[in-house]
Amino acid sequence: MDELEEMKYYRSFEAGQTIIWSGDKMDFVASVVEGIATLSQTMEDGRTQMVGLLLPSDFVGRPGRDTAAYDVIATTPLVMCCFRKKPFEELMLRTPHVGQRLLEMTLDELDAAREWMLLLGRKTAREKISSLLAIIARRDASISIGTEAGRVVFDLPLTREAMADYLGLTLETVSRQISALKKDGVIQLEGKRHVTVPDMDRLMDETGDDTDGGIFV
Amino acid sequence: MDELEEMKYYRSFEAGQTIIWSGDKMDFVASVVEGIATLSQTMEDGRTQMVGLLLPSDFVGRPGRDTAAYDVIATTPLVMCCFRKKPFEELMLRTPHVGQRLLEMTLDELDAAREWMLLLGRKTAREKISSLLAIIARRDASISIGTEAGRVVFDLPLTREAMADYLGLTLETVSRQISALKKDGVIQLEGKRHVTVPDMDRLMDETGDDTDGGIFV
DNA sequence: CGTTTTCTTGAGATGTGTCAATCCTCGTGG
DNA sequence: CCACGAGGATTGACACATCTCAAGAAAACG
Repeated sequence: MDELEEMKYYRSFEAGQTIIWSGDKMDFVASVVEGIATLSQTMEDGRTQMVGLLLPSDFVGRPGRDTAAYDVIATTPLVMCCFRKKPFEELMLRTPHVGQRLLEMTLDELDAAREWMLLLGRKTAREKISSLLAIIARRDASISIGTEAGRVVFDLPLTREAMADYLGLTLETVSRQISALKKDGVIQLEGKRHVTVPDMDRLMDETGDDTDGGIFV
Repeated sequence: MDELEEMKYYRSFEAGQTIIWSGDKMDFVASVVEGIATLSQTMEDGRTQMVGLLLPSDFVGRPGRDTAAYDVIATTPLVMCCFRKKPFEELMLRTPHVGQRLLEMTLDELDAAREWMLLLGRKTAREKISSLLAIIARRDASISIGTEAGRVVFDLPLTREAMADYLGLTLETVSRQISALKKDGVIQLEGKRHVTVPDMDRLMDETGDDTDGGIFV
């Protein structure tokens, strides 16, 4: 662990900046310290799909591969903690614990990706939006202020377009469904980004997910 | 590795059989020896999405979790090689090499899942079908018989319904798009399952993917 | 303030889903 | 050997959710 300390260095990026282009040579791996970034894939004609959402503590880069497979884009001001790849890989060979931790994180990501696949393949636009709001709300719930009786308040860290790329929708559909949820009282909006969920259970009902427990473990 | 040999045992299943139900207690991990199985998720109202396709050599089960997160279904007669979970986990702690291999496999699965997310979120029905055919064709190409000049022949290991669950479509749409590809000469059919691709490049054009190299590494 | 970006809303087009009828293939039992 | 039935597959007609194109409104920013 001390060795890791020695070979790390920090890099900062502005919101909106593309940090890594798919196909780029990657000579480092990194971990998000602060801010939010996205992984996305783009087709020749411009259609793009987000395939990963990187929050603080998430890992970027694949040991044993030297070109990036996805675009990495900062959606907020971002600080990353980087390690040169070569030394990191050598460290992994020597200290199994690092690899074990990485395996755990990768398995979690795989589970998240599979949940996401269900969303992309089978959910309606309204369920998709509700699911995304629920994900963000749940993550922010711990940090957030007003957490009385199912009430959750947070700021959307994504633009409508980024949400659309996350959900496999157009930004117009995202906008319409958010308006619909607002009209139906599932959420309240101040400005375009500040969201209040008066009743978290109500929002969960809209996601289409199994309600009876069992989401984790 | 010899230790692994000692604690393994084999199990066989019939086509169509559900091997594991989501939520089941899992006291083993396993690896596919022969046949094909699927991982899928089902919503309360019956909508289902396949989230994994298990081919020979693929791994099932998550070290460090004791309930299954997905249904596992045999789509062909299936043979699996199982290891009791507890001993396997202990082995993993002692021999880092096993964990490293597992990490590699998990990272590959994650990449596949992300490719799949692009398909689910952004591709048209025709592109989805073409992509699936291309995936199967490429995998069988090595084994298959007629591999002259871009010509590939194979059997579909999935029903129309399973294909629909893979692609996030209805089986009617799958059927229609297959008929369309046949009418346009992209594929030929004998019976419902036996497919001939006269020109693999032509099929690749239909997938919407980047043609110029770069799919692997 | 202008300017630009982001977001909202409308009207119409279209791809995919839904419902329903029919067909094909194959295995089974009369 | 044939009739029957069951599961899988195809095809049609229509409905509807989402996309496309377009105009404005509302914030954000210099």
